[in-house]
Order: sequence, then structure tokens, then C-alpha cells
Amino acid sequence: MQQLELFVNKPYAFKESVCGHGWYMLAPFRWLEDENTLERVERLNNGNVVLLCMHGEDKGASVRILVDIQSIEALTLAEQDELRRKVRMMLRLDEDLSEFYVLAAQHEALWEKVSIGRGRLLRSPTVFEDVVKTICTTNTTWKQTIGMVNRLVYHLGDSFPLNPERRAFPTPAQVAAAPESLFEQEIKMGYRSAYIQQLACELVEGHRDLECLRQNSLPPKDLKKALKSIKGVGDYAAHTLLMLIGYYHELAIDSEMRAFVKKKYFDGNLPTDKEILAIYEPWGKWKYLAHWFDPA
DNA sequence: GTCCAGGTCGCGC
DNA sequence: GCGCGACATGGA
Repeated sequence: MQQLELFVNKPYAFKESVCGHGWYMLAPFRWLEDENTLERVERLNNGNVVLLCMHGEDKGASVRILVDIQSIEALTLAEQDELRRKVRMMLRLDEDLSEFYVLAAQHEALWEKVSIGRGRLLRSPTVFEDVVKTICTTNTTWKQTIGMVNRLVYHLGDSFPLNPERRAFPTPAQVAAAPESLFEQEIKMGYRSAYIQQLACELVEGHRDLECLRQNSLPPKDLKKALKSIKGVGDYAAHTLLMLIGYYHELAIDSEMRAFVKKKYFDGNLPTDKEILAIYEPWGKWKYLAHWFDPA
């Protein structure tokens, strides 16, 4: 078994960061509570499939993240580099949140949550995977989201050779090639499957590039436009995806946020979207995180 | 049976 | 730009 070692400066807490939102519950992620370990089956660019087991260790001013890699053959240096990049991407170890921490420190109750090391919300190694998962959160319950993603991975993803039950997230090509009947009879995403297959087809045929959206090449406004041009992605999903890309200036207003703001700020009366925005407006570029860590 | 869940699309105005 | 019904699925 091989191992990678990554470092990140505090404030950072591994468990609180990984479990900071629901993504850790979605396949091929899996959280092992007893071991404080995040597992993930990952398909490398060359098609090899490995199992990653990640956990954090306190190292004083920083946290060391150990990544155990199970694979059928020893990994090349190039493969190790690819995994190192992907893990840093998933855990957002290179994101600069210092501005947010400065603002957060002025709010006692929120700072209590954030200062221990929250903020770096988990994401997938690819934008494609995050888009698919985000579409699977719309107009449904979280429980069903988990089921949809589980079935998608189970039916379409490549197996991990040392434990074939465990599978990687499917590539756009694998999603595009799957027959509609499989979606209808097994994966059961309802009307969402058409959106997801259309997206996969566009990617395979080269009519769209998603991964470039994380390369910091577009201004946020064009980023949002690009996201909303995906069928099935409206304002809520686009704002969620902006967060997953690393922009926090937009709020993903959904039934949950409405319920939260209604209770905390509007004495049980349902606020309009404008009123919700006004609550978090002072946070500027950091509205999403401000709400996410807003104490009840 | 009806309503709705971490919404969005396509239509008509 | 806004209002409206339709949309697959499963649970209350």
C-alpha cells in the first residue's frame, strides 16, 4: 500500500471540514465514523481504479492529511501526482479563506463554529460529478439524492478490482453510453436523467467543457451564465455550483434556507428572496459561507 | 388520493 | 421580466 502526505495550515479540522455539508454521504465518498476516515474509489485518467482512505492528524500549526492508496499495482509517480492534485482539490487545501476568517471573527457565535477549522467544504475532483450531484439535490429529498447517486455509481462506475462492489464515479462517456432503460428501471432519477445524459453527451461530443470552470479563467458572472446554460441547472443549482467551484458571493436559496431564515430572522414569517439576500448582504464575497455557518 | 421535498423548464403574457 | 402547470420519484 502506498501513501501520500499532504499539509494544510490551521484553522483546519479534518472531520469538521469533510462533514461540513452532505457531500461526504454521496458515493463514491464514504465516511467511516469510527476511524475518522474518508474513503473514495477513484478512477485515474488512465483507467486504473484505486481506493483512497484519507484521515487527518494534528501537527501543531498545521494538519497532516494521510492518504492511504489501495491499488492492484504500485502507482507510478504520474499517478501519485494525479491523486495528490485530486485530493487537494476535493479537500480544497489550496483555497485562500483568510478574508472570510477575518470577517467571521467579528461574529462570536459563528466564529465559534468556524475558528476550530471549518470552511473548506468537500467537493468532487471533477466539476462534472458536482454538477450531476447538484442536479440530484433539486426538487427531491436528501434521502432520495443519496439513493440516486448510489445507483448511478453502482450501475455505471468502474469497479475497484480488490473489491468489485465498490465503484468509481462514472465518466461522462459511461453516462452517455448507458441506455435510457437502465436509467428508467434501475437508476431512477426521474426527469433528471434526461438532463444528466444530455450533459454527458455534450461533454463527450466536445460541445461543452466543464472542467475549465475551475481553472479561474472566467469572471464569476460568466461562470454563472455557463452553469445556467446546463439543462437542469437554475439559480439554486448554479449558486451551489459556484460554491463548489470556490465563489461564495451568491446564496443558493432553497426550501431549507427559507425555513432557516424564516425562523431565525423573521419570527416565523416566510421571507422573500430579496429579504433573505439582505440578511447576508454585509458578507459580500462570502455570503454563502456566512449563511452555511450561521448558528441557529 | 393529495401534497411536497435542499427546483427548473417552457410557455404565455 | 413574472406567473403558472408539468415534471419522476417516494414518503407522509
